[in-house]
Amino acid sequence: MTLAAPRAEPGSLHERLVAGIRDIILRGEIADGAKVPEAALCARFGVSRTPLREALKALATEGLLTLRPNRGAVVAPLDAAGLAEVFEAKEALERFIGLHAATRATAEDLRALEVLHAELAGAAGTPDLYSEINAAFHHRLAGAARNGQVQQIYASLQAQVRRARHAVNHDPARIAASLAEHEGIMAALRIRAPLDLAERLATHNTATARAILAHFAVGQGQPTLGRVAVGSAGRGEGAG
Amino acid sequence: MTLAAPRAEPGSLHERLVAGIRDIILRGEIADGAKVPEAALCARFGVSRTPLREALKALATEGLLTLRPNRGAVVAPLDAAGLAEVFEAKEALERFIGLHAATRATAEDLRALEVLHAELAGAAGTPDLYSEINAAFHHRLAGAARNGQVQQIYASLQAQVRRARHAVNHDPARIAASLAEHEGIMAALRIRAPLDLAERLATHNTATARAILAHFAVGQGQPTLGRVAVGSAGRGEGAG
DNA sequence: GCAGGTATTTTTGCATTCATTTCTCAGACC
DNA sequence: GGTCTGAGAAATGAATGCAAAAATACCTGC
Repeated sequence: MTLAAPRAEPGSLHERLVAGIRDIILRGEIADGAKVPEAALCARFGVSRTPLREALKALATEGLLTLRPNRGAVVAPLDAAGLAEVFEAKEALERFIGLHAATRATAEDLRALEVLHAELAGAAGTPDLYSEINAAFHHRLAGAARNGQVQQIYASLQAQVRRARHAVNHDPARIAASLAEHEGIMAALRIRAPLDLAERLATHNTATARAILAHFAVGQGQPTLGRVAVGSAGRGEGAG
Repeated sequence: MTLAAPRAEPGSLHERLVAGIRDIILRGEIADGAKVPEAALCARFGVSRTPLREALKALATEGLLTLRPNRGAVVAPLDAAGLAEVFEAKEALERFIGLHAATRATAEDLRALEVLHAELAGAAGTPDLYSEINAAFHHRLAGAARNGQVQQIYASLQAQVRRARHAVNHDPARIAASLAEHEGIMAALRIRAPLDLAERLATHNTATARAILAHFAVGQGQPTLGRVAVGSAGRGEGAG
């Protein structure tokens, strides 16, 4: 089934670099606001600076990085206000997705979503896994709306949220509530109720926003103040 | 020493290249689906291939270009189905913008929008100018919603639409109808009616979509002598 | 005359090199 | 003691060079 060239991962070098660095950022490996270590990444991926810098430009266009002319790239700092904007924008898309996924989802979509939904319930005890499956579920649901533009934009916003998630601790109570909301989402999807699905997705988004923003405000202190000093201030107070 | 910067245009070279090439694409200077002439652009902007290629990667991330590994970049071909997706996604944002611009627009916003609205009416006879002012109006309105994420995404979608616009002829009847819709939009904005503004923007978007897609289907009927599979997908018009 | 294959040219992708700018830090000066 | 200055070091940004892949031209054999 596979062609020769198993070791070389699929896609062009550019795509692999973009995906790889994006993953590093999304995993929180480089702190929010910290400078992107160009040389270290070159060594890590075994490439020269030329393709690496191309990937950095692409990620900056995606919004994950901020380019400071002559001063390198930093992981785009997200303050509470910016994150609130992301959630607000996401709500608009959630409603769209709900409206259209309800009518356009294929049987295959439904089957895959049921599987992910079941896996989600089983991952309630492992926040990182829960977060991952949750992201996969919503990505699949976005795809079921059959609009490539929306799916891509949605993925971009979702990435911002996942990035912020790493700065907060996972709240079991919130996970329980989230699961309950997902039950409602699946129920609306099963009977293909557009308005209901849209409303439930919007509500789910708002609830997630509240939870993350609440934790975020704590973890980040006063968002509007500490823009530059992000690197120094501790973020160790996570697990409570 | 605020020695005036030596007439080098503002922004970094990267930004200027991205903006410059984007403008070239949006103006339709490079045909839809045509290969991006790397060498020619290098000569035109007086730079080497390194920064130019970085700009190309950024524009590909924006969705304006498609990168074909080892085969160069082409202006991302937009077929009728893809364009319909853009309009669909845009509708979701239009509703958001209407909902929030109605309540968040500042007096300064309203003043600027009134000016643009007046200019628009005066440009009814010059399609290109009309298109330009129209874009500025909607961009400003998007900004009035006070959500940077939405404004950026909206601008990206708007760019796709403007690109398609170059492939169609401008219809005076459509411009008249568009102006009438804009009157309604301004009326809703003046009294700050969120639901009404959202609905009017959505309707305006749909009407524009119908007009452009109708012309697009004609203009692109036989796009470019047997290009890939653009013409085969039968789902041309009939949008909502 | 034409299909198929091969050599040449062009283009693409990446590495390397070079010029500038910024950062670091030691030392002079107030 | 603190601050400013400036030389050295490190980084960033862009140009050039080089290997590989594609596109084109050519050329042979039928």
